[in-house]
Amino acid sequence: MMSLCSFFLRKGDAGLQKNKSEKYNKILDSAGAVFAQFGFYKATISQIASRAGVADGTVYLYFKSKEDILYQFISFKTNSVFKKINAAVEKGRNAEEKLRQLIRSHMDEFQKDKNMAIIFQSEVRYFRDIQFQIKDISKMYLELLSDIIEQGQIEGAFRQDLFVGLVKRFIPGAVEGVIGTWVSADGGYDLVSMADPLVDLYLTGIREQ
Amino acid sequence: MMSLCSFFLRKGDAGLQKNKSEKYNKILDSAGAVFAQFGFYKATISQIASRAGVADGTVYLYFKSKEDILYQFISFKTNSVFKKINAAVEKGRNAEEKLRQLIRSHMDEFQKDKNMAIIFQSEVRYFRDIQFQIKDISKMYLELLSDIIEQGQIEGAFRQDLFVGLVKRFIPGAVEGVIGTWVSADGGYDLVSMADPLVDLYLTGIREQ
Amino acid sequence: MMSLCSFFLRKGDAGLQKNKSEKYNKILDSAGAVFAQFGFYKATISQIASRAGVADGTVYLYFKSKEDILYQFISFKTNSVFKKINAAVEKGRNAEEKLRQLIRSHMDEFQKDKNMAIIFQSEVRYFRDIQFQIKDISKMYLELLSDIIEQGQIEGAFRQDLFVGLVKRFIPGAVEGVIGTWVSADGGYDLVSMADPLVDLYLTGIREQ
Amino acid sequence: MMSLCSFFLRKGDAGLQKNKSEKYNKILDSAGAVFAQFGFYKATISQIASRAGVADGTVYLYFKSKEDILYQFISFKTNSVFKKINAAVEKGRNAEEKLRQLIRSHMDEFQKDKNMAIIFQSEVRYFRDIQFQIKDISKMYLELLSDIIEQGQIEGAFRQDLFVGLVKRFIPGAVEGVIGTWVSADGGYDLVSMADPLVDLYLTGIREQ
DNA sequence: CATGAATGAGAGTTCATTCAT
DNA sequence: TATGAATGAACTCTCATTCAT
Repeated sequence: MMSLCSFFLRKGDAGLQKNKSEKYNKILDSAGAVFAQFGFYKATISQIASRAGVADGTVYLYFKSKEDILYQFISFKTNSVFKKINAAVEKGRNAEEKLRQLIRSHMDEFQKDKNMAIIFQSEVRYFRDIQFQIKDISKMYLELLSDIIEQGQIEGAFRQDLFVGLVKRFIPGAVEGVIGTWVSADGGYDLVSMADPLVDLYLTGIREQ
Repeated sequence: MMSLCSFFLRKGDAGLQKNKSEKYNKILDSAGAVFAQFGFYKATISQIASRAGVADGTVYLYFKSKEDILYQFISFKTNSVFKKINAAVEKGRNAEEKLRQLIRSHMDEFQKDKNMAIIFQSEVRYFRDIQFQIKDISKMYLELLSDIIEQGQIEGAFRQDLFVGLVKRFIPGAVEGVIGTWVSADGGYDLVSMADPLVDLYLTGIREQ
Repeated sequence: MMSLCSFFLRKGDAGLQKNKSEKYNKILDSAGAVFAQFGFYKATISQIASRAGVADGTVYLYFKSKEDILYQFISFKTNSVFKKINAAVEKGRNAEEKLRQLIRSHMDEFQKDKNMAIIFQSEVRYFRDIQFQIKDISKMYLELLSDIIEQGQIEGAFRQDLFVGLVKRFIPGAVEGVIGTWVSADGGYDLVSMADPLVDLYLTGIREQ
Repeated sequence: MMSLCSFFLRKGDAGLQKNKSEKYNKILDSAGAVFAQFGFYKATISQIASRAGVADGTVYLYFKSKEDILYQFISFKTNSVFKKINAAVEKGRNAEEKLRQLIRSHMDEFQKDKNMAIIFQSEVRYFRDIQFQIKDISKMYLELLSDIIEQGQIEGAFRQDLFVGLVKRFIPGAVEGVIGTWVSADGGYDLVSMADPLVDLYLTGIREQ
């Protein structure tokens, strides 16, 4: 959460403390690349520092520990992505459009930041602590889905008898599955173009009607 | 697998083989528990050995390295689970029944072996090497799905216009998402009871018809 | 020295205890090959045992420890070689002939047993303990040389003003140097043919007369 | 050597460089003493580090492995000794003087650095890799000898019918034998005083003329 | 006598973290 | 602030040796 604070502060007083922010961001970026390439455990502080163009010790002026780097990376990315997803969803005029915006922007953000995609696929599940830290965000995502589903039901667009608790898990699960496949294929195709077909599957299912 | 084979063949007392792989299995079980609890990297050989009731060095009589333990654990579980899933699927009389059997048995096996569930959730994505090793199994799973979908289309039960490549990813993705949630909740509810509602979602989607 | 005892006993009561001797010798031979190929430290008991066709534990029925194998190997070879050298020297009618026999048989024995040659080149210098154990043999070799030199001086064949203490070191040093070169060249030429030219060098030196 | 180079070049204070390689040299010295006393295999990094007054991990800032320490020790010493021998030889006015200088300085250097003497006696023959690494130096030594012998033949000081290939081996072999004896006697006498008598033996041989 | 599975002490090595400069 | 040399705890893995069978 501290990373978020400093993040928000940096936005607030841009100009001041610009140098500190620069190094902080450099290190965070560098860590993203190194974690994505080697995984958290095989990555070393030296790799991160040298890719960021700073000394090893400097890393500890901005981060408490190696784990803290990962935590801050994930917090930062999670918040940043969530904001964009949120903004995208708001553009939707009805539940279905909102759902499409959600999936599209989710995939869009991950496609635009493959390091983040890789780290979310592999590291986030690895660390219970992280799961705890990002629980808030995760909860917000689920609440967003809840709202969309509820709205859809009110609109009469979605079925009334949905097992909402399950739907809320099943949608992001499927998205992550599709993203995971994309990552495994080294990002060799356009991920966002999967979004609408996927939403169509959510909506109409696979059964002949 | 060769190590396993030669191990099983070592003694000429086929038929009983009661203690043929006592130690091997003890260590593998122990490793499953320790990996599940601490994750691969934080787990130590000493923990695994002592939980298995053997000396550290003994581990290396049965496994060639720490990674090898994880590989063999995953290979073993993957094969074993896949066989059961396969058998369950064959009981289905038609595509829909087969799909239900697939999801049910998938969840059933993971529910019966929570350590495995945790390890599959976290470690498998972490190791590219492992992903490579279990690619065959993964491919078989996807082929199974392909067959079911194709059969369903022939039967006229599933839509003809499905984006099969996407459906094949979206189904296991959603299952894993549901399993992941169950794991996060410490297995506090019946996972298998999620299977049919989930299949219903696959089949009919969430849209009001 | 125990190895010597058992060696002499084996000769004494051949027929009886033949089995024990067989295994003992097999292990010793195997150890010679393995030590020569890998060096004492990189060689393992398992390698030695398996090459000898016995179980690891069996090695310890015949030898006290890994070091003991090396000690016994060296004692055995040293004694055996020294006997042959001694016998060869006795055939010489005068000091010069004796010296030639000494060098020739020394080289001959090492050429016939390359494993021994390698082990003497590398291991003997490595272990102070071994140097201590074979000091007696070494001393006998030097005494043999002393006797030959003295006899040569009495015969009037060798110079009276020799620094005998130095000559005694310089002769085996040169021989070992030549053997070492031969070993390095993988025994690719006839070592014994170096003997007479080498003795000629001892005798007449390199200075124009 | 590259590690050395980059190390020396690291700081821009050429000229003084007083503590540029303080640690490096301390560790190398310490390793020399420990290897000499215990042999490479029985020596431990902890012994070397603690004798050098550094932490175990520090050793790995300067050397990439235990073997690397030995390699660098031997490379360093070999080069350093060879330079001195070379310089000494150049002082000789004729072949015989050059030969005397060669043997004298060889013994002098080894006498001044007993650890090096011990390590060269025991370790160098133990490691094929090392023998390969120092082959160049060894070759230079032999070439030096070739030149001296050839010069002596041209001068008319050495016999024309010498088996030069043999002479080249026999001289360093004898020197090493003499050094080995000196080492075994714990350096209890003046080694250099053996040089001239040894050269006399080379020159005139042991036969009555 | 023979076996070989089991042991566990002990080694080399890594690397996150610190701190004097 | 920034550095990067130094630290040392902690890890994996090896293998000589033992002992129940």
